[in-house]
Amino acid sequence: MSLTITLPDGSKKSFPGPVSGSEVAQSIGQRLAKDALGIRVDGQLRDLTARIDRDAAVSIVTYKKRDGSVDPDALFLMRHSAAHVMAEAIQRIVPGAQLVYGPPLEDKFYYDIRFPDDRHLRESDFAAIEAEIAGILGENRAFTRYEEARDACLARLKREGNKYKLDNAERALAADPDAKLSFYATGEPGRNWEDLCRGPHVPSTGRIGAVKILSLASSYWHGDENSDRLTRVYGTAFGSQAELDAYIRQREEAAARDHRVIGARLRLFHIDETVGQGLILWTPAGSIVRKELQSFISAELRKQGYTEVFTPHIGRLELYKTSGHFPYYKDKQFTPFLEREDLDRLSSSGCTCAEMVNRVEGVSARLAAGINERTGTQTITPDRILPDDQLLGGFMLRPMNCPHHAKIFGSAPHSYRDMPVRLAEFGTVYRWELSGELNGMTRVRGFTQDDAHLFCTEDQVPAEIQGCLSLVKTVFATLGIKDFRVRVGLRDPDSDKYTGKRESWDKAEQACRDAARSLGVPFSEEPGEAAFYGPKIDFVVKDVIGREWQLGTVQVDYNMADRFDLSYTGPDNRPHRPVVIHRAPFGSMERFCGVLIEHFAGAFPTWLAPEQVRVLPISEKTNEYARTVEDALRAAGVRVSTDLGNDRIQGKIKAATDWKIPYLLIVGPRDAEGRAVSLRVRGVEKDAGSMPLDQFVDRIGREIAERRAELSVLTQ
RNA sequence: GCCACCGUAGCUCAGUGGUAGAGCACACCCUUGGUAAGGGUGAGGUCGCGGGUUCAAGCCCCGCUGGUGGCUCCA
Repeated sequence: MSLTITLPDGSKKSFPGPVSGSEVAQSIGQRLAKDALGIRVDGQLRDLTARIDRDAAVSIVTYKKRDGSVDPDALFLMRHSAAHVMAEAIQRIVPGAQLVYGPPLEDKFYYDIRFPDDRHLRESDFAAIEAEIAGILGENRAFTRYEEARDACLARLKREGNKYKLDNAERALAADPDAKLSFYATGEPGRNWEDLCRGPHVPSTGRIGAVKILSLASSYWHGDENSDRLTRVYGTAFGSQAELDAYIRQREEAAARDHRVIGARLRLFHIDETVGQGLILWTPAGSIVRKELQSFISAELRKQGYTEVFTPHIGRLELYKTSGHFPYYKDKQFTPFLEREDLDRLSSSGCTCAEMVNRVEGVSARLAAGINERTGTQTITPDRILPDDQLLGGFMLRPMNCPHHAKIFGSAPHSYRDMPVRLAEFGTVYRWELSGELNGMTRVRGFTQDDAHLFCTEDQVPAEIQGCLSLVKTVFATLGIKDFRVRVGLRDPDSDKYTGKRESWDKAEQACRDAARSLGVPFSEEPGEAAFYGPKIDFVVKDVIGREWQLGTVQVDYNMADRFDLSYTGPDNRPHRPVVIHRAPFGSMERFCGVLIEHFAGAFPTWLAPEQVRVLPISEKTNEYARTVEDALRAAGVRVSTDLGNDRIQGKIKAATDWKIPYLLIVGPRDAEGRAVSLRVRGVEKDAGSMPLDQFVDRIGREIAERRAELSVLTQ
């Protein structure tokens, strides 16, 4: 039976019967056959040796594509193969190390390994492992795939005593009972190292160009912290040592753009261990950036009809019991603080700690009944209900702003005519993040959300979601942020854990989709990712190291108004439940500014720059004129300073350049004479010519007022 | 929290058991120089904290603390 192979250029080749990928490559050309690393059969990546037994579209995977770029599939094959080689090397060095799972990633690979209790891996082992790897690559052993019948395979894995691999096989079979379990030998089956693996791989170890071990980490089996702890060994592989070196260099350069590095150098923020981990001290320079951003956002909010509120950073425990934040999310919160009198009374009566915790976390029968009745479900279970005289009060640092805002809404009557009510606050919240999760400004324990709660009628939900997204669009456009993605979290259609009516959800989900589409950036719909109380839209950006951070979110909430018994009067003169939309489109000022520092690499547009202009007198002879220039700019509201030091002008320029100041005004006798300034623009390594002082003041004023992204004084 | 690595001047870093160093930044002096570092002098340190080993510890050992990377993209 003959079969037809369609190649990427559309040409077809006929073969008398099943052929391997390498035979197809061979039939096209010697050179291609030599360079081939694998094949794609109808888009699916396979071994070069895989047999094709039906008509298919086939393309040969080589390291470099026609256009000279590296084929990601080739890197995938290479890294997956490198993971095997690394695992073999590690097992030689540490006998008894059990392999768990070793996939290729976007730019590296890892292998999760369970090491014997008495022999952990250290970075000092890397050199020996890399030497073993080099040896294996030099032997150029073929990756040899063979399949084994289900029962034989399971029996063999059991015999080998590696529960992790057995689990992998069982999971694969659970997903597809007809799946063929395959092994890959790095060389000859039975003689060389083997691993249960789905493949595919490069033809032989010699085809892996260069491998480097990057780092060690701890991980959990199946990502479950209650499960076995594993050691994760990260590495990467490239086609050549030069590319690997370039990758390492690029990682180092990215590290230099890290907001923590730039933030320290430009004195934008400070974290002090005595103040506490994950708590940001905004220094004067960073505070300017933040304040300017907040002013910008506030101005946009006013245009959209928001009203601003201020609320305190703490609230009574009862508030969070009502909202449901406590104790359900207690692991993510700072411990509540109790009143001194209560503590004294309890300690003198011999109260145990466990008992105290119970009394703090319990609720009164009255509160439980009220909430259960309003929400229509038993959200407060009987085991948490305690008699009033046993309950302990106290306060909590707030983990969210919504309870305070709900209370503001509830503090006055509302008519449908006044809806929606949009309460905005740059609200500071506190969350107990694991110490290992903390990261500069992007993961902290105290942060200020650009928060607002929109209390609206059900019909108003789509327009309000759209309003939130148009705000995001405006702000991102002004800042030139284009590289972000949007996640639309929808409900899992098979689950009934969600509150709110099905029709409401349908409408809100559609509104989220429509709004996301209107942004004109990629967005993904993710069923099952909605909160139990409503669908949501998240905005996600990448940092310089390639890590993703969620910035803002827009969430529809069908639950909160119930819990706080909020209502407005409808046209029928009866009370109605509002729908609440939580929205913090930029997430937190901390994370957002951290991302912005990296986005601009510290070179902020003029309106955001802590120091917008520095005046540099050529010598002391023009110090006085420099003061005149400084005064004129300051009077116009420009953030300006003057360098009166006794450096030469070259030195002053170097110093100012390090601070990434948008405009430098060099003033010497020539300028003083004609009330002019000699301009130097950030990023332009030369004298930008002279300009009348008044014109400069005028133009920079316009640039700042319009929040221009570009330094436009020369081009206006 | 868990695993690995790291913590020396404000910053970047050197210092393999024997009297704490460099560059930049800072202060002062000389220099008054037209577009990315003129020259000199000086000040600045509980070497993250606590314990131990040693005649002697920044260095070796233990504990703590803080930072960094990572903690599934299901064979």
